[in-house]
Amino acid sequence: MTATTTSGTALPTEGFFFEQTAQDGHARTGTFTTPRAAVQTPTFMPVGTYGTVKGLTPAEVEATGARLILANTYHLWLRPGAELIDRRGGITEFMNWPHALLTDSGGFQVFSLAHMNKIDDDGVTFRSHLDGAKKRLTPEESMRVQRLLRSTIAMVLDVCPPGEAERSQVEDAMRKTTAWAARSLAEPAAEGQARFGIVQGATFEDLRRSHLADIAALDVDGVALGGFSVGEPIPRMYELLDAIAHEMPQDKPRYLMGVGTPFDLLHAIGAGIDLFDCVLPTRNARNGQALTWHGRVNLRQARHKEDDGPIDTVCGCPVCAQYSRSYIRHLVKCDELLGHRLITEHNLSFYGELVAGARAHIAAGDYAQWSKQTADAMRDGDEVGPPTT
RNA sequence: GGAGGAUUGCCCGAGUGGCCAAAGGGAGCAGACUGUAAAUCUGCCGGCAUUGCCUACGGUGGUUCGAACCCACCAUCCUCCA
Repeated sequence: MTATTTSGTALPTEGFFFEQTAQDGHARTGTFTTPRAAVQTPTFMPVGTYGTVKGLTPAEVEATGARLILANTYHLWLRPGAELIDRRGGITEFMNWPHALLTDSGGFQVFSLAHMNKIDDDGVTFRSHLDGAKKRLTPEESMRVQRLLRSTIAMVLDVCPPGEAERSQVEDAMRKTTAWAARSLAEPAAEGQARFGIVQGATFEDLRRSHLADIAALDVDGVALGGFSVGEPIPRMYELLDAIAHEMPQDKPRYLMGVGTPFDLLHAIGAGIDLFDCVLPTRNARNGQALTWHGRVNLRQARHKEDDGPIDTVCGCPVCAQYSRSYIRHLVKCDELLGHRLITEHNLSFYGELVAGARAHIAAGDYAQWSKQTADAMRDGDEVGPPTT
């Protein structure tokens, strides 16, 4: 079944459906069916802020196993503009990404560009980071832009307080976020577009729980935890995930926004999270850091100068099959684009293998053991086999 | 043959009497990076030792309380005139 869009491009309009297929402790696997992809969960979404996962072609991103990627409403709104993208059939058509795509609402930019904005009950007034122009982002405007971008999943605009925020500040952010979620859901969606709500509450467990109840009560297609890895201690994040992730709706995807390291993914999956996104594997790749089954590897270090081995001996990715640490270090030291590309491809492949391993071991019922063993290996540098999936 | 200009730490380059172990950049080394204002940012970067000492601004000698900085000669390079 298809529907005709404003530019005449056909888009499927099947609904969204999350089906849990296995559970192991709080960890679970499932299939998140969207009009553009059936996404096996848990999964990791590579970040493609400007409608590109920096350095890679969509085919290369696809080869890492990703079926759902992220782009940013705020950035695409400023440049090249939502109408331009709409005229080209939406962001996935524009960038030639054949699978599903989630747009962040711009809520995180309210936090990360905090010194250039002013928040009131109705919305946020931004100073564009590009030219200083004054821009007004409201829940309605964010949904309008995401409608024009025609993302598979739209996020509601939220207020993300810093990790060390005081309780009253967090409560205010929650109140705005809830009100803005309701206003967002009252707006029309693009044809076949899902909408996710966002839970705030910082590190206050009671606030997290009450806000989760408020957001889960809305007519959303998925529930996200926002406001993590924004300066709070990571062990505290783990405690809160242990407390509340499994209390999130069973029948909808559970998304932990902006997280994280391989350790974070292993822990959060164990707590019951299905979806992740993070700039870490892509940004750190461009800064010379590879993430592996043996831990982090800084490829700029002199110790790799004549290391003819791959980034990771047990990694199954094309980069590890074809290129040495010595060569990749050379590329990085010379600021060659291929160096960034190869490490990015490796890191996203590793994340792909990591979540595939999690899915396999949840299905096999030994997730906790595998997760601990894997985390220990990444900490200690011991050998551990890659997932056999 | 004559006239002028130059020579600074691994490299480029500022500094023209004390506040100079000597700006800045690069290279090198290390670190950070979690819903991307990020191919970015930070630290170290002559040697040795706890305030300090030693070696250093082409070389040698001199002036001066004190010289990368002033003077003389030498070396090397560049430009112009024969």
